[in-house]
Amino acid sequence: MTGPSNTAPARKPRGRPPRIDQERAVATALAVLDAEGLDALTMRRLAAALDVQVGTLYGYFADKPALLTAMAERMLHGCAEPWPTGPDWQAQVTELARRMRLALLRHRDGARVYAGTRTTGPNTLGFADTFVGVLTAAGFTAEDAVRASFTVIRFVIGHTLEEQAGDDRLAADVESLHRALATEDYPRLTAAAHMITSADFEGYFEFGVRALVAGLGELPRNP
Amino acid sequence: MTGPSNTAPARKPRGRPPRIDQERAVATALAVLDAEGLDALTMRRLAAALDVQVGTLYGYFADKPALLTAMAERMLHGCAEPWPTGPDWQAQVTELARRMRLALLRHRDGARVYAGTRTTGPNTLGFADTFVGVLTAAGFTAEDAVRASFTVIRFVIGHTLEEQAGDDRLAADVESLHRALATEDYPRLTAAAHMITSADFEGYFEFGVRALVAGLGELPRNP
DNA sequence: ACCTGAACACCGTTCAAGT
DNA sequence: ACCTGAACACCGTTCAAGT
Repeated sequence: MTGPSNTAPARKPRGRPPRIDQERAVATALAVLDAEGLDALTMRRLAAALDVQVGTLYGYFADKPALLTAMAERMLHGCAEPWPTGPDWQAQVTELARRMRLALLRHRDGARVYAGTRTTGPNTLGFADTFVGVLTAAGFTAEDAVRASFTVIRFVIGHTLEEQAGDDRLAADVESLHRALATEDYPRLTAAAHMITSADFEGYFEFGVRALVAGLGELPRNP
Repeated sequence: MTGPSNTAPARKPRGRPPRIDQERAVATALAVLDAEGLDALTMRRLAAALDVQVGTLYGYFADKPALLTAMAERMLHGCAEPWPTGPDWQAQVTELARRMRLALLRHRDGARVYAGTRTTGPNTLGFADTFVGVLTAAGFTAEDAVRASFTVIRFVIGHTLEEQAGDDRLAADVESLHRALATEDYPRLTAAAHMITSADFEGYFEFGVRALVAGLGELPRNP
């Protein structure tokens, strides 16, 4: 294909071509995040990874929150589609919840980045749109569909935040937790100490989603 | 009462008496948080509020995370007690969830502070202990009681994080959200745009807790 | 048009020295 | 024992100047 393409012709570039672009910057930022964690992801560290001066970044992002928002938005890529394949809405909601958790888990501190921003990008809105679509297709009112999706999404964020929190923090507080449970101050917790210690996050997550889905099943629905 | 008190005698102080203490420092930090938000709460800002040099703070807190952890722990004061008064476990669980949300809402960025720390202090552990106690008293197994409390607590954190997120961020993204919903890209979301816009957080919260409690009701219980 | 280089006004943390 | 004062190694952000 060497003839004139049917896509819009690229504007004739004036001046020197950019060494970086938003997309590459976000991808590199996510790589730094994975390698070194959110606390180490500074504008200067990202600039170094892009082999560019710090100030250059401000031609692509208004400020650091804008960078983080772009990262959060990118994380949800692939969550809105395809339409969940489950046989009923319960399975479909579960599938969407799992999708979001896995998307956040894919990056170190992913939930912390996502929770700290307020993105209105296509991945986030598309995901919410699919979620609401699944529920309205199941006969929920538009209001309940929105409420239900928000409930599940907020649980996913709360859960994954906790799940990833251990990645950064020392095991020091695990020890202090053990010491606390060894006292007689929290008898009901101590009876289940083996659970709190183990931290089977996948199990906790599935339990939570199952409870949520079961609870939503009690709501009135149209045929 | 001027005689010798029955409390342990204060150790004879050597050197000059401390100008500050942990408790006053945490209280002042929470005041700064409320007045100026988490991003403005720097060690230097807190030192200024305490009328002390920055370095002094490191005699009371190992580092900034330790400060934030102490603040998070303090926020949950009064959540573990009294035992919830509701007539059944559903009402009691709801009461505990509301208690935690209100405790986090009491301080600006409260959920963000709490979610960013990993406290094993008596308020946090005591709250979990009460939560698990309510559920085991209702006949849930110890395992389910722990799983259920964690599920509810993580929903509360996820929800309140979102609820408080608007406090700091500009209304700029509300506008961009409106623009996005005005397109035809998110038909199911757009159908419920009036809900997403309004943001009746209390309603969302009650809906989520109700769904969660209803779902937990499906689990097997002992007499 | 895009990037550099340098500056500004901050951070968290450490530590000798004072009292 | 407790605090000061000063330093160290960083931050995010801005902006004139270069090419």
